[in-house]
Amino acid sequence: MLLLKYLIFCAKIRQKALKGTMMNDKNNSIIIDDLKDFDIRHILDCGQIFRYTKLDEGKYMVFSKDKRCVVDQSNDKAEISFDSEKDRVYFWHYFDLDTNYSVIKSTLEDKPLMKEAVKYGHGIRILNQDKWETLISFIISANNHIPRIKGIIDRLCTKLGKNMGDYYAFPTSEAMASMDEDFYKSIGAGYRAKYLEVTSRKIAEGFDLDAIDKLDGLSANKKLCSLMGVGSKVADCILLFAYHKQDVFPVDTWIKKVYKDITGKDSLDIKKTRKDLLDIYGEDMAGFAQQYLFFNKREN
DNA sequence: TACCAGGCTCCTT
DNA sequence: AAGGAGCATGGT
Repeated sequence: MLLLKYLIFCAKIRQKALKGTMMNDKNNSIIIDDLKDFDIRHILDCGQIFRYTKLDEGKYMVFSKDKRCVVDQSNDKAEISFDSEKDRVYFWHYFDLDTNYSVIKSTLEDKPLMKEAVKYGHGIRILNQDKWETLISFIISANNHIPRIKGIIDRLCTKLGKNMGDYYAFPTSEAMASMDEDFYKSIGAGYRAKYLEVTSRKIAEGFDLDAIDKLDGLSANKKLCSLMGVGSKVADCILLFAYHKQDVFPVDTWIKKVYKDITGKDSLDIKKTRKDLLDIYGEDMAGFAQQYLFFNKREN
């Protein structure tokens, strides 16, 4: 009975998300003509992605793997433009356009602090990012400022990524495995340089990132933690942003503040904080909740 | 100038 | 198992 209820619930979320969304295959673009669940600044600035540049107000270039797109958002619509019609399916999935965020937001709204968080970050969507790229990006993110993380990743792509004409792809695991610690220090990775060398070699040698897909959140977390430079928090970020798992809860300094706001207690034990927050927000939507809470706390 | 950042590894108890 | 020092670097 519970399972049936859950399946119906999932189907509801997965139904065609953005009512009125149009396909425009003449211009290699997707038009989103209802912005109640889409705001490109929210999506990009909520800390899930580091590889994007602001071109103008409401206009951004977004990079993923060896692809890119331009998102141009005005008052009443947003347009996602890609270089080739072949990229349509990729970016449709990338921006998670099959998920109904209205259902998610209304379901979460009665949970602690969610009303204001959802109101502030109403246009957030969790991207479906590449597993390898997300792994490396969040190893770099550890104990680091977001502007500096962006810089390191940018130099990584420029020096090791394939030249795509007027931009660079994210480097492959083989390309990264061919470099050593000194190289990663030279692009400013600091003490994470060793982690990048060791982990990229492990992936290039056949560590199967796709196999983690079928594991539950906790098992997947443990598996990712076997990679050097990946601890519990980084693992949860990868599982949320690349695997789209919901039974995870990345706990960083901002979420610790949120935890105190909710419980009145300091977050001293990360594992307990993670579990408490998973219990509060539910293992079917905790990942979404975490992102609304993080964005709201960090910007307000 | 200090402090801090989407924390992790490794060494002690 | 649990706790804490040390860590590279640059933004604020």
